[in-house]
Amino acid sequence: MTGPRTDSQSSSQTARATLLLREMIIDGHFHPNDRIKEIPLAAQLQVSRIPLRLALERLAHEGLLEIRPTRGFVVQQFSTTDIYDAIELRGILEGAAARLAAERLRDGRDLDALREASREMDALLRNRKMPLSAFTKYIEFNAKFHAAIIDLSRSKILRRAIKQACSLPFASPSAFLLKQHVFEGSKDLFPIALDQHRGIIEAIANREGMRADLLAREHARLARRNLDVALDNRELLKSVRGAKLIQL
Amino acid sequence: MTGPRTDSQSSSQTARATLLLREMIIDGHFHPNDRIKEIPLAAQLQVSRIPLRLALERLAHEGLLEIRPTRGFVVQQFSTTDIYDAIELRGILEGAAARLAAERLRDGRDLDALREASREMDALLRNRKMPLSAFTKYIEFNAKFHAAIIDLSRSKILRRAIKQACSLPFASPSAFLLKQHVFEGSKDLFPIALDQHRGIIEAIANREGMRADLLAREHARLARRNLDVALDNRELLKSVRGAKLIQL
DNA sequence: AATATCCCGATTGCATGCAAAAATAGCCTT
DNA sequence: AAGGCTATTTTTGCATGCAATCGGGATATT
Repeated sequence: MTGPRTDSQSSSQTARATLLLREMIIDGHFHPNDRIKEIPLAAQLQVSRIPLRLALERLAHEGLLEIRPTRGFVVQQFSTTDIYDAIELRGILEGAAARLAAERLRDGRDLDALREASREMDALLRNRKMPLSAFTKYIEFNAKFHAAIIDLSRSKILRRAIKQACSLPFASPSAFLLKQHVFEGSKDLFPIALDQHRGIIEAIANREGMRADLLAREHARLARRNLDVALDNRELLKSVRGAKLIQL
Repeated sequence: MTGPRTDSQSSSQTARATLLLREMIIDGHFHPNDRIKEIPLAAQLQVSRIPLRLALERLAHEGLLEIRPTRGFVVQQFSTTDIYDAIELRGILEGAAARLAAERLRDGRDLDALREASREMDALLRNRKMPLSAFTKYIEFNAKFHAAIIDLSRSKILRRAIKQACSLPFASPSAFLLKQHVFEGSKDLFPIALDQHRGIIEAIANREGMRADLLAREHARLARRNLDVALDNRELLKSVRGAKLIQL
């Protein structure tokens, strides 16, 4: 490891380290409250300490690590209440975005992206038996739907806040979606989600800001219901991204 | 500048650089959209590039800078809409905190800190003519009031989000307070603020979550009114912290 | 046994120097 | 004059090594 860029990766060492380390933390390679030691970790990740330090700093800002000056970084632990709060927070912020979208809507074509994402999800769900590939697509369109609301809000500030809020693994809109596919208990939530999507679009189209807000909040609460299902079933919970960080 | 720690500062170089640079940016030592050059800035701040880089990274996460991989950091510009949005966002988050405070209240003594801060502010304002020293105290107690609501919410997640939202200089609860002192147009807002404080405490005490939420949001909107006053008066605006970052 | 003190290995914080990438300026072509 | 090309300079990204600090264990003290 002397001399720069021996590897074949295209991006920077910092970006590589951030990506790898984020996955390691979320996958539970460290115990919560573990202190992270830079030198061995740098060796393991094949980067030097400088880009590793930058990666640690970024993950701390995402909320996965805590900074303890002069004594390194510590892996964060999350209680179930924290997770509820994180999902609720996302709901509040997406609600605010939906409300702004309604208030700042220009013309009907602004809604195209939203409508398309919604339509695609409807189509995918019309097949009673959804293969995994369709599922992956569903997740993509769901992400597009949520991104479209943020775009429509035209708020740089809100976009930043939502990005930050979703950086916790179990707070993002798709955090529990894969599990729905596996688990019977939450299958019924799909049609409800789709109807909420419909309602949100309608509310924005009609400039009903308050309704859009409340619907988006309620929509986020579906994730809380999925969380409840997962918490009742330890086997299922193991497959949730970031579960190892949860203190039961 | 050879050899480490020639200076007499007690904290780390990174902390020093962060503090100095934050002030420089907010005070307008850079133009918005300026690219920041590390080497001359490091020389100016008397730190080497490594701690400067970490400081830049932190300020980027605060929202004052934008990261452009392989081409450094750029000073952010804020429109007046951005500032409205930032204040609105704080209102939404503090509203959520107030609601949670109401929902999670244990016993009456939880409200002690809130009541004391409120009482102190009342007392300070009872003197018609407030000297600057009293004003500084007012700002302190106001900060305590807002911190107390966050404490009562018992939400680590919300605390993080609010901290992030308030890191923009014109979004924090005390952003426009000093200006009120100077400017006639917003003097009348003080009694209103105090009454809102009273209302928020009462709502939390009675576990009226929704009311606490709405009052806290409305309370934040006082800052928007102060912003309006400042925007109508360019001389006054110049003395607002971070004004140089505002694109008019 | 509990607490305080000291010491040494471990660990973070930082300065430096070098290589790769980007910006810039000058030149050429059209 | 505008646009592309190349050479040069500037700037970022990173590896390394060293100093200061921290943590933990052993020893001393009560």
